[in-house]
This record gives sequence, structure tokens and C-alpha cells, in this order.
Amino acid sequence: MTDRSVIVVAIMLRLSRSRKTPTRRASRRKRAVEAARAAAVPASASRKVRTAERRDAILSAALDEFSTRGFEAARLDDVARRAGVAKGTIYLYFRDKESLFQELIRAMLTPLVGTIEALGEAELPLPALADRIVELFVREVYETRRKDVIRLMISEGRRFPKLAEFYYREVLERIISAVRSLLRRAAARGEVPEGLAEFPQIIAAPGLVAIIWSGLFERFEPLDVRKMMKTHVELLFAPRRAT
Amino acid sequence: MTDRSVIVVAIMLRLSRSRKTPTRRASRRKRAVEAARAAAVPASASRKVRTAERRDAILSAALDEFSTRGFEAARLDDVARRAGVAKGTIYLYFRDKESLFQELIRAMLTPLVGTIEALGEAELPLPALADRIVELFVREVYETRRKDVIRLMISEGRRFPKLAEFYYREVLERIISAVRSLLRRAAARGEVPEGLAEFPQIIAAPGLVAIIWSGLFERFEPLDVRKMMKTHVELLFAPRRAT
DNA sequence: CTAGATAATGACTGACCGGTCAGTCATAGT
DNA sequence: ACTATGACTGACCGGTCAGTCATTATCTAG
Repeated sequence: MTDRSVIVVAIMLRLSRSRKTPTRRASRRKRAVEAARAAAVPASASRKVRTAERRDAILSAALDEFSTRGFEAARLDDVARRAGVAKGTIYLYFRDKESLFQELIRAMLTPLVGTIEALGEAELPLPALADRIVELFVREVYETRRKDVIRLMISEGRRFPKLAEFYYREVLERIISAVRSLLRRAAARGEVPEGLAEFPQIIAAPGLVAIIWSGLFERFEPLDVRKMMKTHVELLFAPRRAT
Repeated sequence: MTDRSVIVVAIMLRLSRSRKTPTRRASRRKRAVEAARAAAVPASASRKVRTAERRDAILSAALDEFSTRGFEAARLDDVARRAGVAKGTIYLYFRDKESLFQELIRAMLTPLVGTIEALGEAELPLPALADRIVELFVREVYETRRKDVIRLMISEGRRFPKLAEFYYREVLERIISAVRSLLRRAAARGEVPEGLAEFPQIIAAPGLVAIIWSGLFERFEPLDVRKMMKTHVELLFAPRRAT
């Protein structure tokens, strides 16, 4: 999703948020759609720009619908309404429902790789590293819609083996090997225990738990993600007595 | 799911596994169903026993179907076929699809609470405790169909707030408070750091990651759960230098 | 201004599936 | 042996929704 259009999309979402009963009042719907489109796309915008914005609007709407209803239960009609677009339009931008889903995950998660690889390059002293890891997760994932995308990947990934493979090859594998080499270098300096480098997943584990928790149990018992992750990495990185 | 019927169910699953195209050949289907039933329930079995076994067979079949297709996409027709039963029969045992799902989770996860609370009571020395935690997870969850149920809860829980609440109140909350008081006592003795008791989720985090991983990425990169969990708890419980 | 090109629409279709219920038949009771 | 019972069946119904395509709107080049 291009940054440029985030605000635009936000406006659209507000406009089309109110739930409607599924009556077939075409005229009322038409007005709503026109209002949404007017807000989203100034008449002056060139075709190229409009096209990109529509794509983004559809992706953004799809994320909302998939997140709240799940992939199967989400209706493309609702995605279209939310995006201020007719259902047929979705098929001008995406081959089918499934490839819409794939594009969504591709677009949101791929950029993470660079960010984390950059973190691996910088040779930071341990306590600073701990902070950076926590802040990066909280700011770039947890406080972002990426949280929802990851939740989606966790929930639905199993039924899309192709997508799982793409995600593993293009995202996970790279992140893991970046973190692993980072940990190995720190271990060589005696800063972190050897075992940790074998399972970089351990570093991320509380982050994933927080994502799952926020979707299921937040309303019963809120969870301070930043504090949990801080506690965790500090325990892992803490200097220990020689055995 | 009663233990007694596990083998029976396994046999049934084998018998009804072969996929059929959805032709309407009633007679062929009928024979298959009868064969399955004959294998599952000896004619001599009393009505009560048969009833319990059918319930279990349906739950077992539902777990398979829900696990592989997801709740929405799973067809009750397939659950029935897998259980060697007609679709209507399901409705004699469960009110609807959703309550079948709820019963499944209820039945499989509730027993865990007692086991873990017992672990909390026993005052074990630290290294033994670490081992017990790991073994308990691996043997009672990871190598069990409970793994699939938890995966299901993670994937679908969001769309069943009632179920999420039940699970939180009856399972999670109890487990968390048991583990927390265990950790607090250990912290008081200076055996584990204070911060850990505030976030018992941290202990379980790698286990959850392993469950997710096994569903999505096992085929690309297998993960040694036991070793990862062992590494993790030992890092957390390791004696550390005074700061 | 207009014609031709391109984009967007939304009514429609056909497949699909949860849930129902009238009818069947194995079993229990006498 | 002969019912009475209720467990079980599966064809069917109604609603839903992904995907299509004939029609309409919008844009742009000349």
C-alpha cells in the first residue's frame, strides 16, 4: 500500500463504515459510492494516479474485511462497498479473491525485510540492540496494520500453501538468517549465550503471542507488549554467571 | 473425546478416507457407511455406548475437517462422511455447526487445566521444573491432537467471541495464574528473575510459535520443538550475575 | 467537439452448503 | 413374536456469494 494514499483511504473508510442492512436500495447506495469516490479521487487526478489509488483502496478495504470476517466469510461485495467501488472493479485489478489476498500480504510484509536486515548490519552495543529490537517490532508491526496482516497470515496461511511458501522464502527466511548472524556475532563476543543463535524464533515469540492475544483476549486482560518484549530480551541478553 | 474410542475412530477414518466425486450414487455411499458403522460399533454394543462413540466419531471427524479446511470452508457433509454417519445425525448430537466447534474445543482443552495446576503445586527444584514444563508441553500438547485444537483456537477464535471468553475464563486464566504463582514463589527464593512472573505468557511463547510453525513452514524448515523450548527455559532460568 | 478507447458498473447466474423433516428400520421391552 | 420407540437417513429448500458480462460512464487524442 503506497504511503501517499493512506490518508485518502482512511477518509474513505470513515465514509463507508456505517453498516447497512443488505437491502437492495440501489439509489441510496449509488449516492454513497459517489460521495466516497469524490473524496477519494479528485477529478483532476491523472489516470495512472487514480488507478494506483483504487488499487490501494481495494487492498485496504480487503484487509479490513478479511481481518474481521476471515478470508472465507468475507464478502467481495463488502470489500467493494468499503472501497467505494463496484464489485466488478475488483476483478479489473485482481484475478480473483485469492490473489487479492496474496497481494495484500505481499505488499504489506515484504518491506519489513530491508528494515530488519539493516538492523543486522549496524553493530550496536547490546542494551541498545535490545531497545531497537523492541521498538522496531512495536512501531513497525504492532502499532501498524501489519499486525493484522500477520494475524491473517497465521490464521489463514495453512490453506494457502503457495502463499506460505512465498512468505517463507521472501520474508521469514531472510529475517531469520539476518537475526541469526547477528546473534552469532554477539555470541562470539560472549555477549549472548550460544544456544540462542540456533533459534532466532525465540526472540520474536512474545511478539507473536502479543499479536494473537490482542485479537482474542485483549478485552479481558490487556497486555503491555512493549514491557513484555523488553522483559523478555533483557532476560535473554542479561549477563549470566559462568556455569 | 473418550480414550476408549480413539482406535475405533482411527479405523473409521481409514475406511472413509478415500475422496469421492460428489455424484449422487446413494447405493455406493450407503454401503460405505454401513461398512464403517460395522467396523466402528459391534452389533452387541448397547445403545448408550454406541451413542457415546458416535459423538466421539463426529468430534474427531470435525477436528480433521476444521483443521484442514478451516471452520467456514469445512463442509458438514464431509464431517458426516468421515464419521460414517449421515449429515442429519450430526444435528442429533449438536445444535449447529458452531456449537459442534465449541464442543470440540471445550472437550479437548479443559483437561489441561488440572494437569498444569498440579505442576504448580509440586515444589520442584528449578532444573527439574524446567524439564517438566518442556515435557508436559511436548507430550500433552505438541504430540497430540490438542496441537490442532489450539491452532484452531488461534485461527478462528477471533470470530467466536463467546468461545474466546469461555476459553479465557475456563482455561487460560487458570493456567496463567497457576504459572504466575509458581514463578512468584521461585522469584521469592531468588531462583528466577522478578520480571518473569509478570508475564507467564513468555514461558509458553515458543510453544505457540512451534504450533504455528508446524502448520505453515515445517516442510521448508523442520523445527525441533523440544530443543527450542529447552533452550528457552534454560536461558530464562539460568543463574545470572547480580547487576 | 467528437469518436474511439478505456474504465467502471451492478444485475445476473450457477454452484454450493447449512439446516430441516418425513420417512425408515434396528433395537428394546413385553 | 410383536409392537413401540427413537436413532438415523438423505433429498430437499432457501439463502448466499464468487465471478461474469452487457451496458453505461469517463477520458483523451485529434
